[in-house]
Amino acid sequence: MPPKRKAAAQTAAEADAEGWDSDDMGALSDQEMYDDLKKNFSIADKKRRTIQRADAASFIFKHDNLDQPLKPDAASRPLWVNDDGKIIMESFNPLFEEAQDFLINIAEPVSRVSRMHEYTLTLHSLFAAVSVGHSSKEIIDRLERYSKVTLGSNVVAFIKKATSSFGKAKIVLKKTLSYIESDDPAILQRLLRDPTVASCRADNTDGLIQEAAPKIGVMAIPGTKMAAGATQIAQTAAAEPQAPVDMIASLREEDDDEDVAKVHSFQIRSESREEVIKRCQQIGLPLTEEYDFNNDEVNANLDIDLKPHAQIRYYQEKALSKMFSNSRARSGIIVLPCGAGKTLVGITAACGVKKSVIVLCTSAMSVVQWRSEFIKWSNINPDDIACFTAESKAVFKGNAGILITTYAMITSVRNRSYDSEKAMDFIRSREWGLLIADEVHVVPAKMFKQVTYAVASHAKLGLTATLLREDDKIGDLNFLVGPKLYEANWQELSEQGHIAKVQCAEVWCQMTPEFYTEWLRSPPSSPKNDIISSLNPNKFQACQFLIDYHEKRGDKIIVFSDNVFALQKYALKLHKAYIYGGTPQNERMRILENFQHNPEVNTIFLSKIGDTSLDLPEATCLIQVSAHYGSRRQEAQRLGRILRAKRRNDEGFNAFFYSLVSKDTDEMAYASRRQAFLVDQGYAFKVITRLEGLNQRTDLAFHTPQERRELLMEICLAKDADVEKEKIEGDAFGSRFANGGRAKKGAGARRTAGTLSELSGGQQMSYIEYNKSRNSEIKGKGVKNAFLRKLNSSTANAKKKAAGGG
DNA sequence: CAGAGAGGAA
DNA sequence: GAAACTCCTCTCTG
Repeated sequence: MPPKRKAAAQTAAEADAEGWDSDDMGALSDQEMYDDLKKNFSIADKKRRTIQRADAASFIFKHDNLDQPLKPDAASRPLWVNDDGKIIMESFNPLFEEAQDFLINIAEPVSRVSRMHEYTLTLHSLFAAVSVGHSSKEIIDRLERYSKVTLGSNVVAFIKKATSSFGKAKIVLKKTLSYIESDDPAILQRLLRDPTVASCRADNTDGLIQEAAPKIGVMAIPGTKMAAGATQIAQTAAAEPQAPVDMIASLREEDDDEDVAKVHSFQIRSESREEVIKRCQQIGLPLTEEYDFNNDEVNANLDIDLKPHAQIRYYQEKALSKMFSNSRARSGIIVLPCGAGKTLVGITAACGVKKSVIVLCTSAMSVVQWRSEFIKWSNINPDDIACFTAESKAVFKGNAGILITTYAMITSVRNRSYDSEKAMDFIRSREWGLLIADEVHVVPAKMFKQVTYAVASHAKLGLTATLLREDDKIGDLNFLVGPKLYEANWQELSEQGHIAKVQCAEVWCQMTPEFYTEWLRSPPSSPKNDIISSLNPNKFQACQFLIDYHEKRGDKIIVFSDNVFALQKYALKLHKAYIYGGTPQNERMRILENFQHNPEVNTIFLSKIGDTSLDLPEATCLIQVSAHYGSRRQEAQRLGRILRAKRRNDEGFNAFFYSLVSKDTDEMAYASRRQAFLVDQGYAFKVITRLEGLNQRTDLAFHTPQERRELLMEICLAKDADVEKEKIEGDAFGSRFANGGRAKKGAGARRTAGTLSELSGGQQMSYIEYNKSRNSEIKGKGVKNAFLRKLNSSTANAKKKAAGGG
């Protein structure tokens, strides 16, 4: 305790010396303050996580302030503010809209189901609030106004503490190097006394660098009703002259002697950015990262503007106004559901900054898409867009331009080809105005973290539909990219017709006795078990039934199966096209094209390739037969596949999302975990235990016990063969495939399938037939099955039609 | 264009 | 709770 006290006293003394209100910092050291905050405010979070599993409701009643008396007019106020920072809001309250607009700025949405929304105040959310222009006082006053109960002292103290220290230091980029900058040298001295920060310092001088401070201007977001946007922002600025939008300016007023026009800085190593940002936040001096692009004379301007027809939707505007509020570009993350126009947000941001932009995507395919979207929505000269992928190593010729590439390209640790190395040098050697990170939720992966160090960018914009990971790395994004600036409310968007309305259902399928016996016999959550529950004949029939039903309604249907074995079984048995990782590129294209244009092809089967990496045409119905454990992201991503349906504005139009679940298996538990995110977004999952009319059908697959037994046998043969094959390979081909790794397994599986069909004999006709087509497909040559032939000819027809018509 | 090698997701 | 496992990407090489 004594050393701590000493430290605290020192800090307080320093604070006094530096002319701050020592009350602001309390009697606590930075570390203590942080610990204190964490203690009080992360409890709720932990509780929620642990308790939620046992009981859906009890966590709500822990740690609350139920003993607080309601204000007399509580009924007209929309929300409760809990002393731990949790906020519960009624969505039916007249003040809801107004309160929601405010809450989204200052708190994290946790759950937005139909009647009640839950938010929580966090350090990050409050930092973001301040950086967007809310003052500590305004936050407290407005919360008090909306709250049915008087704000607790904890919450008030938390808000004050979190917001008071904000905006005093910035992280900036000069000549591709990172600097910590402040108007007040004492702040920097204070940061440098922190061992972590000090260890990240790059320049060896003792003193600080001094420069003249830049001016602040006003900007409009392009694509919004330009003028209107500009005046609005100007008005906001005028209406709240002392709002911390001008934190820097107001600080300057405080020590308004001769230091007025000076900023001070020291340099840090680029690779330590994350660490420094994190540390500064921990010690209560969060760094703002803003790019004053209007006054950037060093980097060339890029000639880019939105085309006149590009109209920004209101929520896109809202999101962008967060990013650009004080005429600077602020780093952060924008969360929009798929189909809500993330790309356009990115492009608009690029048009706002008008400097060189680098776009990072997860796949080479979306690189191409980004490029074409840029050309579609903006007047950019196509020569100024360069794609850097395995295929094209172009860089732009001018001084400024847009470079679109993949994460893998930037982070590749292996030796590069000559061209690739040259392009990388180009990327590393220059300053980027804006870095757009598409699918930003992948960035926290160890490898991808590097991109934020390797690419020197003044501002970073992260885009994603699902800010979710099943590991605990999602918080790293706060330091790697920035805080979450905006998160759209899915339900709201679908009510307004920006994305489709979706009916979600979980279909419970009873296991057949044989399948269940076999399921029980194999070890829990083994691959074989997965397949058994995915290929449960009852599920298969339910799937077939639903496909029939929806094809008759004129829906376009996508069926997802994570398990490739099951996928192929389903698709071949039902004579549908399917795509998985091993499907060659041109075949993928052909199938997707047919799905899109050919009225005969209304259903396709996809492995998890369809989650992210395919540019799927519009579909209106989605059936999930097997999935990856409890991945909420996958569920959300899949749902997203039907949100962009063009028919969404038709009267009473609904898209459908079915999860087929085998009863009494692991799938049940996984399904409910998977749905958690969507439920929080306000989707209601209906449970269907019986499909009307299914039992009357005799034409469905696996109708007879004989067929079902055969299916089960195939599964067992295939799976047990897998196990066997591993052994055999270990012996006979051990040396040959010794270093083969994954490739070995793939090759092995194919070969074994071939042998098996011979082994299994004549009574397994269907099996042989399947295997042939499967192999031919995998090899991409040999005899095509009837369906593929048909598909080919229909492609030809479609092409003829297109040629004839156009 | 196949195969190798490396990485991610969960 | 960790670790295996599968599936799928990417890039570079021959």
